[in-house]
Amino acid sequence: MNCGNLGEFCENEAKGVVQSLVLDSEKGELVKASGRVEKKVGKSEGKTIAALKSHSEAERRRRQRINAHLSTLRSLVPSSDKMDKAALLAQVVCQVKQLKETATHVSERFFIPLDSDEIKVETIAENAIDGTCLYRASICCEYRTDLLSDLKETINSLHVNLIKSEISTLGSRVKNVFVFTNLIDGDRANTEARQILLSSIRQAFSSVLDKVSAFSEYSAYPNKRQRISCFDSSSLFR
Amino acid sequence: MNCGNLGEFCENEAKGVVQSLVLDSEKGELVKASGRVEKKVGKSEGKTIAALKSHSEAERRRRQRINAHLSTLRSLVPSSDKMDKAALLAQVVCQVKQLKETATHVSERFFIPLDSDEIKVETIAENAIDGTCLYRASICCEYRTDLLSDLKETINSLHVNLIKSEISTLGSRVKNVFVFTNLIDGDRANTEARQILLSSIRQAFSSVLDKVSAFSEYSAYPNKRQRISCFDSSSLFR
DNA sequence: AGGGACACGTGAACC
DNA sequence: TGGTTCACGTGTCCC
Repeated sequence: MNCGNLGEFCENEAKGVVQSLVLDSEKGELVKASGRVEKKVGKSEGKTIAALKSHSEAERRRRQRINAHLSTLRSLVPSSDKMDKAALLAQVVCQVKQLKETATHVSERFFIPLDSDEIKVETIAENAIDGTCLYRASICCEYRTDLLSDLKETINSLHVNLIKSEISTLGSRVKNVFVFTNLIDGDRANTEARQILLSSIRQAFSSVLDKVSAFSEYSAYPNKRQRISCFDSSSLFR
Repeated sequence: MNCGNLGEFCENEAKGVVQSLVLDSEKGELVKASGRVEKKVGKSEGKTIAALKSHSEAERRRRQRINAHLSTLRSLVPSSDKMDKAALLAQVVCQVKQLKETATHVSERFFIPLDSDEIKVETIAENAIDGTCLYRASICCEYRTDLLSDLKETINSLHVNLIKSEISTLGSRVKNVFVFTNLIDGDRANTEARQILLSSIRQAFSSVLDKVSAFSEYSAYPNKRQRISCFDSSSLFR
């Protein structure tokens, strides 16, 4: 079935003069649109038709692309047959929120790496006597070869006193947690030294993270489904 | 800006006679559409305009609804600014798949209730000597008051030998697992008795589940976000 | 220019 | 019938 049309023309269309009626939404009446009546008279009719045709075909392809994604979403959302587009999208919004919330709950209660790359560095205790601090640094990312040795090297280069390190995996995701104290350094002001340490830890971990991303992000293997972060990158360092 | 138009009419539109050019996509040429030329002459022009207006307004509202959902999806998907609609939907598909997969991994590795209501009843061992069987039955659903006492009553009514029961919660979701054996009943054929027991357990648990749904499903409190099942209902009893 | 993306109004189909 | 949903071609803006 072909519902397409190129507008409704008069017999005198060939002269390039078109008079049209336009619906004025505010006033709700038909209005003669007399502006821009001369319709590019210099252009050949054939070219115009070709352009219009390719335009409508491109638009059809665009619609197909969007609708294809909508129908795979439909297959992902339970009992979404017979839903119209808006209702389907509403359910998808709901489902994504729900799944994210569950994922957050899970990761809070259990020690599980999630799908968001994440680096966290925090001070968890302070020794009032000698001024040393207890830190907790964690990195969550896709596993890759040499990840662990890179992390080990990173920790060593920071000159900290490693107290505990944990590792856990889920699928191809891995999460590492390090607990450590700073080495005592009476020369510098403690607060400043702490800030420097924290930021250098973040920076070092970020390098490790970037190396992971460099391996996976633009590898462009169509078979390897790209992992999507669950959270905004703005929350990476919160 | 008002881009709307009611087609492009000739001066003789008032007579109800319209000649139009139609793009034939297959042949790629303009064709005079001379069929259906008489345009409901009996209808007053005012009515037609009013209908057309309400039609276009309804369509605009529909578009707004869809686009509103798309933009909230955009806020849920990281770095989706500047993505066009198709790309955004592709990312949403990706994210939903990813989150579901993670949820499945998590629930497989840990004993965690998920967002899908689920009843599982299975035979996990069989005693070759006396013909008793070891069963494992689990129910996962939204928590409600009296859920536990209902489940207890259900188990009692089944006349089984309860060996172990576990409960775990995540958010407002709760999962109960019962391990039990059947009571020895030499009268009936064992295989038949087992089937009856399994199906009566499923039925009893289903009643409990239905009671949960009755409370939450159509409560229509707009503040209470409705939970969406992660899986097709077809997988409920797999 | 020329192609992509979007919003628009419209015809058709379904209740 | 009116109301609603969808696909379509088109105008317009932006690169």
